[in-house]
Amino acid sequence: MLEKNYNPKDFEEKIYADWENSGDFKPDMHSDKDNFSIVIPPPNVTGVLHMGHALNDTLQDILVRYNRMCGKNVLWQPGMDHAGIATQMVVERNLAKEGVSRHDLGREKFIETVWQWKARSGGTITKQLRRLGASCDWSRERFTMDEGLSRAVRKIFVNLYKDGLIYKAKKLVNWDSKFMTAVSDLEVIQKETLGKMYYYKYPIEGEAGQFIHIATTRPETMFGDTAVAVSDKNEKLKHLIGKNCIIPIINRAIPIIADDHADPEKGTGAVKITPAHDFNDFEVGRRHNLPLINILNPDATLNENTPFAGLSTQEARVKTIEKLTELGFMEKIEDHPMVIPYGDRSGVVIEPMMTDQWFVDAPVLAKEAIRAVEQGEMEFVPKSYEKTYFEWMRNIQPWCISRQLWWGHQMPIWYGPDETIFCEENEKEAQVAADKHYGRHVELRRETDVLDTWFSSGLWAFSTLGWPDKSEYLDKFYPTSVLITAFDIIFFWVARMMMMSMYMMKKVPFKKCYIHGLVRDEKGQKMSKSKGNTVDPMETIEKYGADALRFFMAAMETQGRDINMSEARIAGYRNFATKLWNAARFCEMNNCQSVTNFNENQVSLGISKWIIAKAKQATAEVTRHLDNFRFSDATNAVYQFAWGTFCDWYIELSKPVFYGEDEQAKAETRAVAAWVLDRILVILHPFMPFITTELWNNISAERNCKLIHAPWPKNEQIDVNALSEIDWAVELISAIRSLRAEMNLPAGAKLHIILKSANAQSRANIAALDKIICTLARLEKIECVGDDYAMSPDMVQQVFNECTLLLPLKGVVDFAAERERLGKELEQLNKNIENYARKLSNSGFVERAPAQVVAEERRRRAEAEEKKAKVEEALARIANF
RNA sequence: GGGUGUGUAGCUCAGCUGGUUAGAGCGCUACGUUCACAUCGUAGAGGUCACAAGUUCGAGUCUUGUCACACCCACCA
Repeated sequence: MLEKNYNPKDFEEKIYADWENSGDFKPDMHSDKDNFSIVIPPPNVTGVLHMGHALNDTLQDILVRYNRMCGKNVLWQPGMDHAGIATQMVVERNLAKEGVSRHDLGREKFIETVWQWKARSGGTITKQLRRLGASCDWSRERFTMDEGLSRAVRKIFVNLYKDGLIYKAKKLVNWDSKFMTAVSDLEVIQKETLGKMYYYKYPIEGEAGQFIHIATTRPETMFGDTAVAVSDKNEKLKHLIGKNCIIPIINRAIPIIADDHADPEKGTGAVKITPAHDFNDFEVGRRHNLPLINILNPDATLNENTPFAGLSTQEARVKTIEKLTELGFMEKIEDHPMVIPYGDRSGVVIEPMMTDQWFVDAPVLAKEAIRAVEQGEMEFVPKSYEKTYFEWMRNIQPWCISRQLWWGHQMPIWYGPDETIFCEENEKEAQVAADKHYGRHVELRRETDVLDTWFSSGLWAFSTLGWPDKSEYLDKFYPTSVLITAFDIIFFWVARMMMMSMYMMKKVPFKKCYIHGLVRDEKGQKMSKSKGNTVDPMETIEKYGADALRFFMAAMETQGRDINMSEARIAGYRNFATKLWNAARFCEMNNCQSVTNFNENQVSLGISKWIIAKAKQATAEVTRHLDNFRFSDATNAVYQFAWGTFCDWYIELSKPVFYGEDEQAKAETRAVAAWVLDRILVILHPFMPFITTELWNNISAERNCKLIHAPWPKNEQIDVNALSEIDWAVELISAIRSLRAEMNLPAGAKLHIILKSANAQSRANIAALDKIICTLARLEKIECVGDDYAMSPDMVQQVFNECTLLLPLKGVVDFAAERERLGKELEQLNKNIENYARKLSNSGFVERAPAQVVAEERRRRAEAEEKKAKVEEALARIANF
């Protein structure tokens, strides 16, 4: 017996535990069925489930469950990312509470602490994913710092290095002064800020009273200036080119050079060049062989190359201005809107800094990654994201992969006594290589830098499947079928997976890449902790059940567009679950028991044939939409069928049968209702796995499999005729109800209806459904009489007076208008057809027009003719009255 | 500066390759609870599909332009 109320809390966790314990999520490694695989976008080990995950993982689970039911051999590979900076930050923060810094512990001890933290608090998210219903194969859970995955990282690193695709270089990089590490371009976010523009002047060397005027937003960097640039097209200033000017305060002479980087229209037309702390200036410096002067310490305080060593840039800026003013070089300060780079994790200003770093030659790796998409080996869904991908890939810069952190994959690089580099997969091999190189045993020093987190994430599609070892999982499931992710990490992750996979595996990591949007708050604002507008998916699940949240996510997902949270809508889908629960209770109360040998093609009642055809139709729709990643359309189809067709109509239509005397009809209806309910459970299961399973398990039925493995029906024959018979009755009943309301007839009034327009077929249909129609439309009696004759409006009125309706009433009253409308339409269609015919027969047109155009015209003509036939039929029906 | 997307009912949004009377959920109005379900039912009101021009027999859908909003990339000494 089902409980009276739908209460998801009673069974969701229990059902999940059963799936997991029974191994229902595991693929069958001995099967030769088609394979379907997805790798999860690994959440950070520090992460807790947010609505973005809820969306991302719901979509994956829907596809995984759907494909599993389609009979494919399915693997959903789960795991987590070690998230270098994020994790180090969390653990350091915890240590700070005890007044300990990571330096107090030392590297080894610190890393040990991180592992302890992971064992204790990491991976909350995997428990939360279970609450969501994610059917990943947890027995294969991986972590990017696992031994196997670390080996993959080292192997690919060595390969890239030996192919010359990883190199060390002294370059200007984005420096995060909080974590004291380099970061990649992607980890820098530009923020609009209102800053100041400072105008001051440098005296010209040897020409008293002559100055060159400078404008800058960062006066404190003047101590690192090694030139001032003006354009040689600048008539006013070009005479200064070749002279020297003096940096005030430190009185260092620097040349005035000609460079087009100085735009005569901007600022004063003269630009101070600080090659060590500005990307543009760096380029200028390279063109002119300027020296580089580093003025910053790793923590972004000024160093001894300046008079303000130890001060922060802000403090130094104030001091510099004071000093310049005091010396009389300051001219003016203006407000100036500008864009300042910040670290996405640290939130501090990113400083361009000259350091030794390691780079991946991304432009080379990008070539294959681009080609694979160009040639359709990997497809974006929706396709428009291809453009974003190409745009970025074609302009890709070398990827800075070294991080001066402790938590992460330490680079497999060893230095000999003379700094010769040995890149091998492990220390032993490096030692062998070094000893051979030097011809003696030498002491090696390992590179302390670790790799960018995204380096290991880039291998995720194959490293989780066992690479570099031989692995049957790799053979079976690589390339994976589809990657599902949000657009904001196309560059971070998708692009890097493509590059790494094409390089190492020579195959795409996934055949398709479905991009979804962001989950925003109810007002469309981006959710963020700082704004305090986040919604916790766990609370939502607690309140409405996981199924409601999942259904919401799927229903809102329309190919890449952002989703606004809507609690009302989630509540609505909870109500949908309740509705289904109650429908199942109705079936249970009427002893509708599904049997395994039920043959849906051998039913006799009109309503049976009708609902079966409708169910198959809905199934086909859901199938088509899921095959096309149209999640919203798929949910809509199953929702409309379950509620709008099954509950609203079929159950109502079945009641007169159940409460009647015809035992044979009752028996059939019981079987059919049970069959349809089962069908709903099947096609709803990918979206609402919990309630469907609970019902599947609890309604009395013969079962030969668990719902999670129930076969998904495909390519069924749909009896189209069965549809129209009952659709007609549905329309009739709706029309009568509508009229009752319009006429303000008392609810209790029993009506007597005479149908005058009925042809033989309608009459037969009505006779068959007589009792049902009367019950549903609250009629005393429904009668079909006579042949066609027109009903005049006063006759209609008379009918009302006698509380008897003539139907279709609207049709009778509006016949004239309707006939006119249809007449016009027919006229138009005739005109169209004539038009097409003329176009086609016109030899000039046929000669000139491309074959496609001709075909198109033919198609239009055929369509118009089809339409015309329908209109003529409608006209003929009207004429029957 | 370059690019992408959005603008449809009071609100949040569907509407795929042009084709009956533009849909859904929530909200609103009226009526209705013994007989699966008030987490409900029945009926209803509510839309110049941002604006303008164009293509077409036919445009919410295609083209061009205008306006508004959102996001991404690059840069601004």
